[in-house]
Amino acid sequence: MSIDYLIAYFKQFFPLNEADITALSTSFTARNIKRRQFILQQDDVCKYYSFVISGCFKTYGVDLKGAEHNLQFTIANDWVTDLTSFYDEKPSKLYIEAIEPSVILQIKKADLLHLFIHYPTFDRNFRIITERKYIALQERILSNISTTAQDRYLGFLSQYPELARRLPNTQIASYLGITPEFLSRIRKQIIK
Amino acid sequence: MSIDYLIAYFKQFFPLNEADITALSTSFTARNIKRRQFILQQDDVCKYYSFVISGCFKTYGVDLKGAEHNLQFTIANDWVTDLTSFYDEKPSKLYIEAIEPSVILQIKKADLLHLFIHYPTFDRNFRIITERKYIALQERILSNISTTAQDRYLGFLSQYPELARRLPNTQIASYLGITPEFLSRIRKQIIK
DNA sequence: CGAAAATTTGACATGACTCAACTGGAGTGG
DNA sequence: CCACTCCAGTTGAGTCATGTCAAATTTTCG
Repeated sequence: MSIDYLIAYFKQFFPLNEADITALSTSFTARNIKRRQFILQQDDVCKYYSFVISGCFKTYGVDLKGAEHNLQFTIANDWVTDLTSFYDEKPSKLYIEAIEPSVILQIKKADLLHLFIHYPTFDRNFRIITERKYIALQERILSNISTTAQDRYLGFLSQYPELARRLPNTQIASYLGITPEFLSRIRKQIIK
Repeated sequence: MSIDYLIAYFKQFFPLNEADITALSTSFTARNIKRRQFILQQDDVCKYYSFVISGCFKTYGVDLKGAEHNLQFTIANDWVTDLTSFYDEKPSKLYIEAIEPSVILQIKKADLLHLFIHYPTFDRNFRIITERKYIALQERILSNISTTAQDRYLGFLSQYPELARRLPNTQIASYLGITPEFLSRIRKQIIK
């Protein structure tokens, strides 16, 4: 059962008792997502906090010219949602789309709040999870404001070698904030 | 007493009972910081999670050429620390330096963990605080990878008008990831 | 007041984008 | 199995965004 992956995941951070595990199992719903399927589209309210069991998603915004800009990729054992839209129930500015056939576990806002209120371990778990993701974003910002596109690409390769293997370069270019053409030139440069 | 500011701050998110308030008061220490004084230097372990009562700080990294890159500014009613260094007790890669004479409240790791264990409301409060800061970073990344330097500057002006007034442009340029010279040209351009 | 830092400006160099054309797979349907 | 399309990737030429360095000027703060 895919819920077992989630239980194992939480146990990395803190032990769960029987009641916690039962609460988890009844709060999350498994869902299969096809390639190119959206779990969130712009202007919709983000109804779910999703945990990826397998597959891969991209979260992106679309600018005035219609160009996509990848905010993040999410693979197994990680979370994906639009926090603002999810908590404040406001229309999202983002898209979340499956890049590969995927399996996810989803929880609704009401159920998550219920977990937080009745099972305090989840306040702690999600605090820690968010802190770790916050740190990763800080590092990405530092890299964005302080290094060249080539260095950001090399950093991406060494930090996410698996993503680099699974994703088309076009998607990586969008994540790095450069054009696919320029990434192609960077790759040519690196080979030498 | 500066601790009252912190209590009022937490009450924005969730009510605090008497025990919570007592615990807060005994866990945090007030400290006056001079302009240009550091509360964290590279290679030191970050010993404190700090809440700013008044004044202003910059958090920055230094690259191989010795150039500073501002990761964030922190003013009254906000938190500043190096999370990785603080929790994992590893040497920091960052500096945190007062830009103005400042007053802060600091808590040590052991005391914060004590709060988390005995007063569950703080797990929740810090979860929510970190979630909000995470969202802000996401928006900054999207802006970094999808817009021009001029648009980022205009966005900074409208999002942080107070910071724009208090900070020298050099510091803002570093935050935006551009040179002071180029920011000067952008400003000239905007005036027209 | 005086030193140090911030800002501006000019000339030039380089990083990165745009557009258009071409190449080479990876499906898809016959 | 072939012909076809479609999309990712590459390449070239030209352009625009941004950086570098140096110098002059203004502002800030001790």
